[in-house]
Amino acid sequence: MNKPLNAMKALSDRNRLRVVAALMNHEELCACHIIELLGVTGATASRHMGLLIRSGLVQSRKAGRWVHYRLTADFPAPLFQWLETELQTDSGIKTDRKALVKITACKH
Amino acid sequence: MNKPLNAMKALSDRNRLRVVAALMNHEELCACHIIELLGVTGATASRHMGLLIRSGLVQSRKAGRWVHYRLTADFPAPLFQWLETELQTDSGIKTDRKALVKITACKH
DNA sequence: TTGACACTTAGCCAAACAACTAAGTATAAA
DNA sequence: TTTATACTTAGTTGTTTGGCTAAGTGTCAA
Repeated sequence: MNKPLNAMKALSDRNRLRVVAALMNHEELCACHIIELLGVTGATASRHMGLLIRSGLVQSRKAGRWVHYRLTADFPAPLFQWLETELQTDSGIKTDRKALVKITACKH
Repeated sequence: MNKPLNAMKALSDRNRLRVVAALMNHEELCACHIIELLGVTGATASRHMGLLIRSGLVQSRKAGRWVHYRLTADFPAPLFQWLETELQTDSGIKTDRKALVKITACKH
């Protein structure tokens, strides 16, 4: 039961859940966007993203000096659907979405 | 995002995931069944069940000296569906199911 | 009412974890 | 090639968590 267990562990942290919620709305985000969204150091963001990648929920793409993250193609659909309905009305997530508009405004 | 976060936290422990998997197949289980299935002390099982109840995924019913647990009526359907497909083929869960046949054989 | 039984709560300990700083790697610009 | 930038890895620290034992609560049987 390691696959579902690791997915649950990946989503059982508030900051990682925020990142996944953000990626459900943004296709792709750069590490620096995530750092700014969460308000943590680069090292902390990197560790969270590493864990999300090892869980199989997220993948990364390196482009020059930047790393871009997105949800994997086989992100479990039921899980996606459930998170979507649960997080749609969440005030914290709505705040994050507003913040992301500004954060992603300046592209690389 | 506390509701989904707490659900994820509840399911991010191997023993609690085993209990939920068992309850997906058994309608109702007594505390003593869970103690025997997990091979932990009553105190440990009680703490796990308390957490599952506070997460809203499980409810309990007291009958005399015994406490029976079941999934709540509003256990998120997408989550249920996903767990079902993921855990169906899992060897650990299959072992648990076999064990539960014997464990639940002697009723109260 | 006394004892046994089925949990629950409290308190303790060791392992896991999230955050940080500092040091390392890799890429691009000067 | 040197410097700056964008992460990643290693090492430290404080908090959370899962396990236990022991003590407490509530129910039933003798």
